[in-house]
Amino acid sequence: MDFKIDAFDRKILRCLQDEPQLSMVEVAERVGLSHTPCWRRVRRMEEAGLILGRSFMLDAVGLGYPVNVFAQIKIRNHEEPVLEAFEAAVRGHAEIVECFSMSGESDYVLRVLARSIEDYEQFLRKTLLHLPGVGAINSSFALKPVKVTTAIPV
Amino acid sequence: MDFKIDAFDRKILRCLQDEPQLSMVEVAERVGLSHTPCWRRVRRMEEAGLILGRSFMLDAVGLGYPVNVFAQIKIRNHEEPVLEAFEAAVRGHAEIVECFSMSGESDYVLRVLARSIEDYEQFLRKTLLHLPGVGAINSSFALKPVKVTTAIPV
DNA sequence: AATTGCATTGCAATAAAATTGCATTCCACG
DNA sequence: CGTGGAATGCAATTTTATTGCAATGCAATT
Repeated sequence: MDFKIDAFDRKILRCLQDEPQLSMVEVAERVGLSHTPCWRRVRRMEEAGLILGRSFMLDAVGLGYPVNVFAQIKIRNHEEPVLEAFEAAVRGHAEIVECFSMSGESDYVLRVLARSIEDYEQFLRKTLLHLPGVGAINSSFALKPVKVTTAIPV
Repeated sequence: MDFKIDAFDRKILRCLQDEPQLSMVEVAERVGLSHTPCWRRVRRMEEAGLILGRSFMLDAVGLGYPVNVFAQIKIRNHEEPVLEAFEAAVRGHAEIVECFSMSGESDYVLRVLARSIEDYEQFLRKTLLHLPGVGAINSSFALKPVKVTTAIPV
């Protein structure tokens, strides 16, 4: 499952994260290998699960979702089936783009996309508050995204 | 800059978000076009900035960053140049994967990746607390990522 | 209802990129 | 030093992306 990653692999990952549109030949040039071993390393890392996959980054604002809200959720019913139902529901809602179970004050923190503040209010009242086990919700609005990356330090 | 997106475009975006590894021919099949117009629509959306770009999703845990921390930051000095310096510094640190300027209690919320809890403690003391303008920081640890997606509802 | 113009489509051709086979090279280990 | 297993790079093949161009569809106008 987990294997040792060497300097070449690391360079490749850095390269792919920095310039995801690069072809294998270009990646190979940058890391100092020919394209074949380079490509094979990528495939190995995909098979090993180190590379989860590719993805498209879309412009949330351009697509009509300019509002980012962090919702801190307190659960009132901590029974396992309820928590699982809650998490499944979260995964099922496209507006919820991130969810972490948390230590400390809140049980979960969600990042939610919305078309407008009013829209979020509706979503909060009609959906979030009715998710399984939900007690209280504390919403904070983002004024501006300063940094959002999927890149992991390698 | 912003143009109207039609049902085909929408289908294409959904397709690309759901199965980013698909070739244009396969996308075209799914949306009911031939590959050429399909490809051209993708390019148009890239040029228009609706598609920001592609990206690789790596396994943070496998790469040694199993710890997710949300750091809520209060700024003590709200002068514009200080805020800009703070934001620039944030962008410069690879461990900080997300940062939003916020309304409400905190001025900023950061999501930070760390190799361990101790590691985060070091990062907090040696780096975060010394970023320009930083007053107080309140850190909450994630116990588990329930959902993390880059997909935007379309 | 016919006509014109513009944008979009789809086919076919081309170019570029990914993928595979195979002989060679490089190391680690004896 | 040799030997074996893994990794490399070249060349060939397959797949995918990209472009040219003629045909189609559709809206506006007459």
